[in-house]
Amino acid sequence: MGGVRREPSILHLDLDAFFAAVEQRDKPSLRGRPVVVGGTGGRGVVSTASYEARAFGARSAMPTAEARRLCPPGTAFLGGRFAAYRRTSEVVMALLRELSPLVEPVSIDEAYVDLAAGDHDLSVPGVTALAAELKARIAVATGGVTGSVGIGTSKAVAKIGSELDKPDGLTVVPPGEELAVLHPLPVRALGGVGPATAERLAQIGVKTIGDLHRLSLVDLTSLVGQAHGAGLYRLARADDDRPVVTDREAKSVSAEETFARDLTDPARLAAEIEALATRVGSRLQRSGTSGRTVTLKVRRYDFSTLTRSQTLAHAVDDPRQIAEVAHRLLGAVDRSGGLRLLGVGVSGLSPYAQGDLFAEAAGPAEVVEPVEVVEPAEPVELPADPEPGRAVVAWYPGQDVVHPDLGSGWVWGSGLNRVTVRFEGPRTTPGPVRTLAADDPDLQPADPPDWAP
DNA sequence: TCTGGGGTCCTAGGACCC
DNA sequence: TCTGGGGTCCTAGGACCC
Repeated sequence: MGGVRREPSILHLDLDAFFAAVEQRDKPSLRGRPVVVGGTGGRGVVSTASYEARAFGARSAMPTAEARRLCPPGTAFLGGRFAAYRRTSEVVMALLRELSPLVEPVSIDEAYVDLAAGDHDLSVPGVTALAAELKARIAVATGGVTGSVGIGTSKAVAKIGSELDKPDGLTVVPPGEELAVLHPLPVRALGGVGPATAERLAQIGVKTIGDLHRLSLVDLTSLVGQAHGAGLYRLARADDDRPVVTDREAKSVSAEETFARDLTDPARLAAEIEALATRVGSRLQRSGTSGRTVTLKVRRYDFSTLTRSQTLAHAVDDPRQIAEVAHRLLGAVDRSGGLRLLGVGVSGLSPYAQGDLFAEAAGPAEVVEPVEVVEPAEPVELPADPEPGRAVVAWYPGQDVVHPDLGSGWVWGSGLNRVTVRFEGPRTTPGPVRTLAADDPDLQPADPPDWAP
């Protein structure tokens, strides 16, 4: 097997029940209780269930209506506060970037780090100690959110490692032990094996990664396709040299909406198209990109789903142009019986809108610099035995605060004795980040946010 | 009161070109 | 006169991920 690292230098971090954990942190009355975050309407699904809610069977992607049946009275069903999750995520990602410049955020609650790009002892005891300290720092800086860490010689092994000991886990797979760890696990543990692939494999008696290892490359590719088969063949052998990639350019931008009730009225449908095109167009414009292919997504009353797309001669980012194409595409689909969902997307992205030569010559109109982080002079004190969810913290990331001299802002991070606050600056320039004593009497919480029912 | 929203990657057929 | 082959673009759908 070629190209595999010899040292356990890939770290994977997965924050535990992240959205629910942030809610429990911000609202002490929710701690120890089942919490479900997701769509709260009739057609909503669960984004995240706290471990207390999982005990009753609530799971991600489950219809919220089903979670309501499973969970006892007193369970909190929350709609989600994405700004708070994003802020907390940024705090964690910043801690990861202190370990290495090579950080790949996979999603808001998950990231890979290539420790070989930092200055670290990459022995098994070395990376174990590093991960333990990272977990403690995360718990302190986020006010009690925990994460599970896996470390190994590849992304696949690190990711599986982080799954093995959840929540608040730490698993290091020593070099040479990869196959012993992988082979007893079900094939579903591998990234890229979902329900359909698992079912196909089960039909020929392949249940574990060890079973998968015994399959020939020809058998595997004939079963699941060329690219997928070749990928699984290598993963079963722990042969994975994928690099940690810091920033990937987006390939598409889309927005979609499931309606509370199916829509048939042409005027209502047209208005929805306009709204979706506006969301997509403004996001394209904000990121300075545009794309040539406009795609309409339609889900009918019976859940049958189809897409229709059109590729234009020039890239677009203008909501009116996007909507015009989407209207045309919708006109050609059967809407009888009603539509449950509409979506609008733009792909085939390239920088800058079509014909916008002046903008291209001048570069992006306005670049908002990343937040300047002022590190506290003294090292962050870590609790001797951090107890997730129980630590008494006065400040939490994302919390809105006010200061008589510095104005209003929000908490970027907090330690036992200090709090880092980003104060709002003028519209397009980020305000300063200031580190204050945690017991500074001038610093006060702003009005608490409203909570979803 | 079954089944969200935002993405990525792959496959396969037809058009078109050389 | 029996029937190429490779490459790219476009479209549609499906699997998968968080």
